[in-house]
Amino acid sequence: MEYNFNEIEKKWQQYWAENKTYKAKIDYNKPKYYVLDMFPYPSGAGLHVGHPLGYIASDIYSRYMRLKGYNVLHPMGFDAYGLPAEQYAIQTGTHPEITTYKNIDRYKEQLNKIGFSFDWDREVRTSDPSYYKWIQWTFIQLFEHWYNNNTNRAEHINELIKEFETNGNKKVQAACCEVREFTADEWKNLNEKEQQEILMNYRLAYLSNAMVNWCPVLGTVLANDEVQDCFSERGGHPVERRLMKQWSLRITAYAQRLLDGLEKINWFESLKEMQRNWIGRSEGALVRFHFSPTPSKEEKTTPLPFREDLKGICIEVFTTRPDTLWGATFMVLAPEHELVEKITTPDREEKVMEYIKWAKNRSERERIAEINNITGEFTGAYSINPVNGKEIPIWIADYVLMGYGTGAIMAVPAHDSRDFKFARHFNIPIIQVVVKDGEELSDPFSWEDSYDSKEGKMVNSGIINGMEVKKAIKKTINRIEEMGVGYGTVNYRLRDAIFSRQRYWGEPFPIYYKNGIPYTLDESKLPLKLPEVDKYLPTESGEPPLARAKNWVTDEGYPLETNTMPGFAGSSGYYLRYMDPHNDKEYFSKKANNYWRDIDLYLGGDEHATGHLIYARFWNMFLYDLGLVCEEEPFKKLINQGKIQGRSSFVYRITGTNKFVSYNIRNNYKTNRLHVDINLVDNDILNIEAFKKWQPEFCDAEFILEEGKYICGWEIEKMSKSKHNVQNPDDLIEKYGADTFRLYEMFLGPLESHKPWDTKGIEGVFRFIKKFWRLYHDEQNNFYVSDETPTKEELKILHKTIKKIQEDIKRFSFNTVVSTFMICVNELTDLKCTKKAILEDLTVLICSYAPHIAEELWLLLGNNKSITYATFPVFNKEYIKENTFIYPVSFNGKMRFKLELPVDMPVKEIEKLVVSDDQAQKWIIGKQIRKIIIVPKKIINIVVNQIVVNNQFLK
RNA sequence: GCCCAGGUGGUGGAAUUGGUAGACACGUUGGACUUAAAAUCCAAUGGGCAUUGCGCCCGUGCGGGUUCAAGUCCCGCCCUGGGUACCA
Repeated sequence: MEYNFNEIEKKWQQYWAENKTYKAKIDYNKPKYYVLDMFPYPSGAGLHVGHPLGYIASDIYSRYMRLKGYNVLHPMGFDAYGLPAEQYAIQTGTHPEITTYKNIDRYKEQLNKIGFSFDWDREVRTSDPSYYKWIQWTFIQLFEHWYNNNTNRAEHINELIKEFETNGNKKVQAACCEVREFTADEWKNLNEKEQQEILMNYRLAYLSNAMVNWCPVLGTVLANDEVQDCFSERGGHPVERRLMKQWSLRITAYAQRLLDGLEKINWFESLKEMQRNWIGRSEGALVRFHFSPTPSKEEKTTPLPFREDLKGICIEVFTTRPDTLWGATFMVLAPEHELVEKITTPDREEKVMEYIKWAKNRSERERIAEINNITGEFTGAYSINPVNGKEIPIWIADYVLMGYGTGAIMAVPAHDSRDFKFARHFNIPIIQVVVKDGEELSDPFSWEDSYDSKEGKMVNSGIINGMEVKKAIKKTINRIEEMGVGYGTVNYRLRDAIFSRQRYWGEPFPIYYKNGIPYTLDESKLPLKLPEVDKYLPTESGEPPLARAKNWVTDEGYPLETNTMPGFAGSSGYYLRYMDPHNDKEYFSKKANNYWRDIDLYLGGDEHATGHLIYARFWNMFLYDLGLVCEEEPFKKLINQGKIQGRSSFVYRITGTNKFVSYNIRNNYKTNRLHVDINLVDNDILNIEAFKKWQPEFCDAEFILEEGKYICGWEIEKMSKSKHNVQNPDDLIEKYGADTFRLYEMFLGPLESHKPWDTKGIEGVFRFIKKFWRLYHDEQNNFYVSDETPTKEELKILHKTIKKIQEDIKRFSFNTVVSTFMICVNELTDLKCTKKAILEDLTVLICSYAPHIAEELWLLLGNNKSITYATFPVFNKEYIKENTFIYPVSFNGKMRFKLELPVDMPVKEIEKLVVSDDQAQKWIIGKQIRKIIIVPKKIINIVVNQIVVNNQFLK
């Protein structure tokens, strides 16, 4: 039979679906293995060749683990909420659900053609009420819990209320917003609203003011990447930064655990490093700077933190370098700092206000990135440096951000490069307080940059003079604690996650308002379904789209929340739902979670390194605190697959004409470069006739050819419609089959690296698969295998292959596995091997890569069950034993010839043999042997000196 | 700006722990088969010099360094990609 992939693939895809071959069930007799891909957002453009890269890799791994005897859970679902569908809805009026479901159908159809071993019975869609019910449920839990820093876990808010009723909040150590101290009696005397307001400061899901990009014309909040230079990307309307009431999740409560948890998981070190930097733990001190004139002694010694009456008379700063306090010569507040207005002197007001107006709307990224654009204004106010009593000026500048630390810094220009630039620019004194080891005190005005290192000794620093930096930091913290002007503390860069979106297409919050106080819906009311609206736009008064819904109130008539949840709500805990996707009583059962536990292998793009992967870990940790999940870390092993980039083709039109000039002679003309559809180009040669028909404007185009051909230029770019370089898998599968497609995607290169897509190479893989098929067939294309005993040589090839494949799969090097198959098939073909004993094992080896052809051959080999649950061949090292090793012999590190020697030959003997070898003489004569390095079964290197001495003598 | 990753022939890539740079493919060239094409098979293929005797020199983004030995380790730079908190 001819290799008919269309028929074979259709047949087996149907077989797998009908027999539910990949359905996963709890089976206590087998070890579990959970392989997951980050689920896709189903975009309107359908799947392109970049999407399946990770899915193919995870599918290969899943199939491999099944062969190794594991009970594999390998599900797939859809991240169904997203802006594109909403945008489309705004433009066309089509309900985003219709668009999304249509796209999902297309995705599934495309995915199924590739032959994935997904358990589709477990599919989840985030926009499905039966799924988002549990997101809403989790939100309620977050609302009803607070983080106890004493027990280091989330606890129910009722426990906190009890504590308030007995002791007030004096003993409470919580991850919370600023709360003033109160007693039990005070608490009891508060009314409902006041109590709720206090509790809001403790909840893990809480309402607070957050800075957002508000676009008044569009009446909505925009994402950072929808804003360009203070204008909306769509429409170019002005955007301002504005405080708005937003739901947030108190992820910062988990900062330390998120950091510590990284030690327990098997991720790339670089990825962990990114998360560490994102969490950004820094140890230091909080220091209070009072305003001039100096406050009374009493005020100074009042203990921190958070005394309302202290506010307005001191500025709190966080510093990682309290040792440099003596070198603090000015302070800088973020322009949006609430004290700025209070402290600015009348003569400065105009300039300061102008600056604030300008700085406020700049994006954070600009503010941090523009390191050489130094701006700021003096407020006219001074504060007192608490350690030496000196007056220092208070400035505002946009390089200080409100969102980090306290929104204010003490500036130490001698030892911080940003402060240094600022001081230079505005002529503020610079005092050196740290001297590098082995250097002398010098005049900072002669410096080119600050000295930021934590190495050295203190100078000009009162009581800490002469101390090493590390010791000085400790001493200073003690000192400021004694003085009551600060304390040692840890700060994190991580910020709480804003959880409100002013959009339609997202999960509604299970929240209603009574007298303006938010309350959660009763669990029995879940899911709170997304209501119908007449338009997907904000209301005229700027309220979110849900405000358009009729009767968007509870049964009692209380108004429901009109914000919806963000994209990461649905994607933070979806992997848990796959464990028990049809459970309508709970998020997932204890039984299912205890069995499947965590994800053994998680694959996805590295763009999720600090977004999804932090939120999901947080989500999981919270559920862990609630006792719902048994593993604190959800993703044991994680791999980032690279992106596939497009390879664009270009034609060169002579400017102002309809004449096109071939690539290598284009420089003789003045040309414009145009993207051309990659389907019209083969091996960089343009199909001129097809090009003329492509677009009407080219129908009478003329061409200047080289050697009778039109050669196109090319470039690697993002794959996108507008660049005409999108390749979808369907056409390729049609032409070469899914097995070839799967192998080719793996063959492209290492899974983790970004690589350009080029269909040229697929022919080679297709040739390979046909050659593989021919191994099992005679010259008339009839299936034929023999029962003869395999030769030593054949067994060696097979076992060499088994070994290499196992090693490579273990390190997720799928591309080299494909090469290994090619080498194996080439070698077996050369030997004209037809032995069933060899070919049957080879079928199993390849079945996780090319499952359709493997199933077909498996059947022809006489098996009556799917190859899915076959056993992976066992490697036997006896078959690949070698008696000799071919040593590369180098002289001074350069390989000159090869020498075959027995593997067990002692080093001494090799040494003797190699110097007396004929081939070696040429390199030895006239030189002196300095050293001979022999690494058994690796290399021989002979070091000779370069100087020619007496030939006679050397002989 | 900051954090992370990457840079090897004409192309995709291999070289797993510092030990033969370029496996395996694509492409190209030449050849076989064929009326022809497709398919298939064979050979050559990093650059340069030399050439029928082999051979020799250079070569992994750039500049230094460590080492018997560096694509791999260290220092400094250049370029590309991702993230930078509401794209997914």
